[in-house]
Amino acid sequence: MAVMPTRTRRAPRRTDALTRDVIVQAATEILDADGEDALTLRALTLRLSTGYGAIYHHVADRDDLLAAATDDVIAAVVAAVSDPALDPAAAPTPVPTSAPTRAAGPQDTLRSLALGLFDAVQTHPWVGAQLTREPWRPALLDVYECVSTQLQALGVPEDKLSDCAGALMNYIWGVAGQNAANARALAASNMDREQFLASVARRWAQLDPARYPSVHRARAQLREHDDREQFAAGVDLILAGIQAVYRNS
Amino acid sequence: MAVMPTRTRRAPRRTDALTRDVIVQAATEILDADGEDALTLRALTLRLSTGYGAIYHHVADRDDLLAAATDDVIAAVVAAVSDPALDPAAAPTPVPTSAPTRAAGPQDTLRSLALGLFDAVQTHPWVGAQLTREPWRPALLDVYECVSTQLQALGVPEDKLSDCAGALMNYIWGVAGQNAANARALAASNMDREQFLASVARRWAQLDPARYPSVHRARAQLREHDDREQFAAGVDLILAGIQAVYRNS
DNA sequence: ACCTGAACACCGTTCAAGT
DNA sequence: ACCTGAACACCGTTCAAGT
Repeated sequence: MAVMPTRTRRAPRRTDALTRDVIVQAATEILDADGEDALTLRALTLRLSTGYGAIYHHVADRDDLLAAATDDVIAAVVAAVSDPALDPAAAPTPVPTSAPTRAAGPQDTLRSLALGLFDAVQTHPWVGAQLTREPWRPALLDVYECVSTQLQALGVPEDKLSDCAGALMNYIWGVAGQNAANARALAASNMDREQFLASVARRWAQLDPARYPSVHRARAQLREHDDREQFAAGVDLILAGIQAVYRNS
Repeated sequence: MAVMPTRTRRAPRRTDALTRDVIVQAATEILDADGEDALTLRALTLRLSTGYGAIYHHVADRDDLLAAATDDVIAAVVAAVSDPALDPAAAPTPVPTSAPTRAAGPQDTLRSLALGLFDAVQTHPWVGAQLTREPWRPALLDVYECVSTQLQALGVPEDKLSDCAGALMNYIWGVAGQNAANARALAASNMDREQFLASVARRWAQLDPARYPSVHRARAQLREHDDREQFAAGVDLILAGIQAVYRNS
């Protein structure tokens, strides 16, 4: 009675063709579910029911994969701001209003772009870390273009556009990076968000109050602290600075 | 004639004791010289003429090592701002002036802290990437404390201190991260700075001018562009925003 | 062209054994 | 206590071979 030995049985293989898009999509799902360290080539072959060579046939290397996934996330946010009907986070609007409300000023557009990027990094924390590894990816050029256009509409002189756009974008990347770091730390701690915040507060409580008075004050506000609100406040602060310095009146 | 076989000869071992500080120092030198990827445990054992276990006896793991090295860099900057005599970048002043000039206002202090951090990341690019991996390291609490104190002196109300400090610090971390990314890309390109900038300009030149007008304008200014000046402009913009919103008059 | 998967080079980390 | 270094588990990547 010949029985096929189980340990040498091949893993089932996919029947449909592999594409770069399918691979990037699968990578994104792994990254979202289990973080950047979980994205191994091995994990990808298992999820896609394929071999290493198949993946390397469509993708240069792991960095290429991470960069492509990041591009997709950022590009989706910019597209949603440019044309709100494309917003994946928005409720589906089967019948587009024939007279779209187009009252959004440059400030509002900049605010929604910034908050859109914040929310995207919140759901894809690995994006925040990736931004400090690959500078000026294609998608970032779209962000720059969008920011510059709005700043110009605000009356910022042409030779100051890159300074102002840089201030706004670097602030956004900074928050994105901190969010990524927080997500990593939270995941590594094996605690839920509540416990984790409590443990941070406990650590800060042990600091010398004479040397760290401000940290102690911030600790007291930690529970009602809202990351998203604080981020929005920072955006407004920078926009206020731009208005104050380059007011066109 | 018995000859000791060369291939089995032991590597020479250090005679003085190993300390955590010595290890962190050696790691910093490797990081500065050849970037984050060059810091392998193997490279460390070779440089320190020791074994793996010796290192793991003083340091928890590779992340611990990177975090400690980052702490040292940041802490030195904060210390230099708090007491300029400690500034490692400043010229040695063997005889401290008996009447130190203490005319620096909060704005000046914040500017020197920000520029000090910028310069530190410029010479230690790996610090920029590390900041997005480990949130709220001890040294960052010192930065927060310093920033908060100065903002309070500027008249920012107490319940807005964390918003304002966050805006400033996240902007600094954002620029630090981009600098780290640029340093990585520059190192990976095997070009000098001049060639690298030219290649970036060439890539941008190929973009559709109708879709990326602002990128094309920025490209024209790329040659006379100064990262440090643009960073300082961003700091001033945020300070202007803080002044505009929380002016105490 | 597209895919397979054993093999390679190289990591971080451990631990039984030494001093 | 402090250190050694072979061994382990696990990476990303390659490439001769298949379809």
